[in-house]
Amino acid sequence: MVKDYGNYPRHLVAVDCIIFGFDGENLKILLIKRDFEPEKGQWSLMGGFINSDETSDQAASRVLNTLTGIENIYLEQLKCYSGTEREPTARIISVSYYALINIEKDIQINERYSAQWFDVKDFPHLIFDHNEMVQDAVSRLRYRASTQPIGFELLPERFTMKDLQNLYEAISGEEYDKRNFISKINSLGILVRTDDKDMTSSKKGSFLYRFDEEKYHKRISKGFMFKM
Amino acid sequence: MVKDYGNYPRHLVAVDCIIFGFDGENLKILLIKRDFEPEKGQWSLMGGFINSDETSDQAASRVLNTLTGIENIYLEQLKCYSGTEREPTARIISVSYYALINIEKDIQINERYSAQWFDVKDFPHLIFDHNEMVQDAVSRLRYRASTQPIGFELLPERFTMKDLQNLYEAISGEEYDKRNFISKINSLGILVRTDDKDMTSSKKGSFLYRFDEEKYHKRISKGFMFKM
DNA sequence: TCAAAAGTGTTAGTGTTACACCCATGA
DNA sequence: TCATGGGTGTAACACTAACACTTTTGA
Repeated sequence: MVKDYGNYPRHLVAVDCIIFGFDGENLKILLIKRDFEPEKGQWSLMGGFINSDETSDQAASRVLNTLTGIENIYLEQLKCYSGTEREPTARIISVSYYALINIEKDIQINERYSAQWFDVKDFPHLIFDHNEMVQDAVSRLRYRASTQPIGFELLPERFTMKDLQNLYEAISGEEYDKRNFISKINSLGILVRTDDKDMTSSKKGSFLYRFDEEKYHKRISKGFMFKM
Repeated sequence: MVKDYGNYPRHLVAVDCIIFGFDGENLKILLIKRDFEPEKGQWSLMGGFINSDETSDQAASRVLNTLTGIENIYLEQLKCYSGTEREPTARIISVSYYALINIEKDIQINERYSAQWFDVKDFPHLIFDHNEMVQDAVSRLRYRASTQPIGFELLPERFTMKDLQNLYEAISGEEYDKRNFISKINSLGILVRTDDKDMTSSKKGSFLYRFDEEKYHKRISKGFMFKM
């Protein structure tokens, strides 16, 4: 006997994306203004339905590409939200993803969506359960950033120690001592200092660093564990 | 304009459950033997489809209750698996959950499913992507058990320090020093020693302990962080 | 009296936190 | 020359890891 799936209910399944960016000082999320009912004109996460021929990862990539034009965005699946009345007009199951993008990369934000960056500490009320999704995403980002070097996804290729510290402070919501932070980072042995300085922030200038992915993988393969 | 959802594809959405138990020595998972095609006769996780009027959490609870007769099982959602060809006969999206059950509670395992406990370190090949689900569940359990006192869900109400150590060793896959383990546990201040001893394991007998949930919550509210 | 598991402290080493001054530079 | 941010080291403390002997008791 082969099971007949014809009698089981079928569901609309969407993806919703929490898009994080970093402006050098604060952690940001990219929100869009909904241009259709229900909740037209309200702020919302960018989302879309999963097609028959794509995985949820692919749907999330596609949705992000539609909004930003970027390929190969860092993406992590978060959670499936399945409340039967989470949207008022239809039962929609949604899988959330968070994305990390480098705000300085010249992204072509599709104007169709009236997207805007907001501070994660101060953004408007969102439709449906999107506020909960953002909270969950921030929690996961905090955990992930403390166990894997994903913070660099949010920074330009070269950055100062101050940038990096600001980023980790923005993600964790805690403040660190400058000397302790730098020695912690240096002990990880995954950055290289370039010969150039960023002259915009001070008269003395501050050295620019790069994340050395090769070094990182070498250390990992030797049993090293990234921990911030 | 109200969005018309009629043109979007609808999907079969299932839940699959990784059911963990502990026999005092090893971490176990409960598997069932599939009694329908495809893959009839193969070992599999227990699963079921999400109905229109239930959330994925509710579906997972229902599925677990069908198999074990237990209500109020500890459940955590893991991940959505959405490969377009993860099942050969239909495109099915599946949300995985892991459950922790106390193996000693007299559970009435529904005979219809030919369920059997297997050691997590030695179990048969499973259908579809269920092996991957189990691996992901073990990783999550490891993380969760190191940050929240969920291990007690797997133990009877009263247990010895040796039981607890065996459990943490089975979950983490590492061995601990007895003295260090006990002093770590004691420093958490979340166990109480009862006046009774378990006499089955030795002539001297070993004291039975209980997890004191109230103490735990009191400590948490004072900023205490569980960490193993 | 012996075998088998329970119970118990100390020390060295490692990692974490707290803390303050000099340097280089452009204005 | 001064105001601004960059860069640097040390000491106390907390936590972790390593380690061995005595106790109890039924057989």
